[in-house]
Amino acid sequence: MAKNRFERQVVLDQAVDLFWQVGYGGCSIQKLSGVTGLQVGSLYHAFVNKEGLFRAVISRYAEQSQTVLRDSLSAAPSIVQGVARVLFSVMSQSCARDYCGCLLIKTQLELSISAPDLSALATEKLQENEILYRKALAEVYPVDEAEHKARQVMMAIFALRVYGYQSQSQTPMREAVQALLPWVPLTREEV
Amino acid sequence: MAKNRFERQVVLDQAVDLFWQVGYGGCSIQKLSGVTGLQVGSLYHAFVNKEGLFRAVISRYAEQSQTVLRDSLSAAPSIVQGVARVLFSVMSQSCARDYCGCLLIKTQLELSISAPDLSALATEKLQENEILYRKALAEVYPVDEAEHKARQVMMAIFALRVYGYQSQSQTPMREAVQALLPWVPLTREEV
DNA sequence: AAATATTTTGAATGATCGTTCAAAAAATGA
DNA sequence: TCATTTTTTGAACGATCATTCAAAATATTT
Repeated sequence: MAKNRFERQVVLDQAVDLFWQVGYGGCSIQKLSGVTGLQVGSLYHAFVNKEGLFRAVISRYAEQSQTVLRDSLSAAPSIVQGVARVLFSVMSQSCARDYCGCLLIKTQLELSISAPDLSALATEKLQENEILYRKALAEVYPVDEAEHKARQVMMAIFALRVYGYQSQSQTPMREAVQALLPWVPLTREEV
Repeated sequence: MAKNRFERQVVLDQAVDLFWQVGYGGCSIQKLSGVTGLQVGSLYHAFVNKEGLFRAVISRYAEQSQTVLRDSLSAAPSIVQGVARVLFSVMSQSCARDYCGCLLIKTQLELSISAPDLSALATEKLQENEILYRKALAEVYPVDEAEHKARQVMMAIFALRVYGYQSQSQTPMREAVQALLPWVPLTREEV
């Protein structure tokens, strides 16, 4: 049995970028062929069809962001400082010039009617993130308070991911997050 | 000069529904022709092209939601109670079975790369909403505090519009908003 | 090295896309 | 009523869409 001559992860990362920028509907197999360097037939051989490739893309994206999230939380001096770092990271991303939001959120919104299964897949991945926050916060707070705070963090991130499209600077966002999540230490840049 | 035989607002409302459900990219002129009952050529005669029709749709949607917002705020016994009512309305919409989010937010995310002008148009309309909250809150709070609180309300609504896709019941959302915006009286259903 | 299995190629398919336009229908001004 | 102007029609255009597939290239097994 012959091995693939392309590197699956490299191709997936390239596909992630394109889907991330233009969405599921705005992304054609021909464009993906151009971006990855693979011919159309090879993409179908490796991923069955467009939906199969997109599912792999979603999983790849979610896996990577979960790794980043896990590392950020565990590397911080405390859980709440870890949460603060994640929020800072989201805020700085939102002000970058090539900002294009969160792939999972965009997928959820784009496909909720036309492809509910794919929308639900994105929702599942987002819920896994909430569970990550919940488990981390449960080390410092009672479980039900950890649950509440995890949900608040998720909602704050959702808010930033959307508000980021209209905000030029980080300052107003930081002030807002500080008011919304007063228990997160956002006072100093080096959290 | 012959008058249009169709009613512009009716056609626009039908187009709003389709764009709202499947997005700009997922919506074709042929589908719009089917939904509105107008032939393809008539749509082009009336709205120049797909982008022109979409701009009209965005304006129609924004105009209507601004009217609802203005009325809700002015009809309430107090400004903060008006804000509470709007938040309750968003939460109940998010739990409806045919929920498909906010057209302006969806447009912002979908088209930020592929059609920046249309994305920016949606952003402008959302900013007008923030100004509405700001002016209303300025009647009760100092201007800079009103500005901050208006931003917080916008972000809370953004959060609900996204979180609504994964939430089955209103209770967790209400608890979260209560924690995020403690100055909004969400304690009783009849606000 | 030969035989076998797998991957890659790239042109082709029918469907659908946004857009155009000449002809028909309808409304208006005389 | 008739001439003029505007609206509506609906077929048609080339481009692009997701998908297929037989042939070529490459890897593995014998």
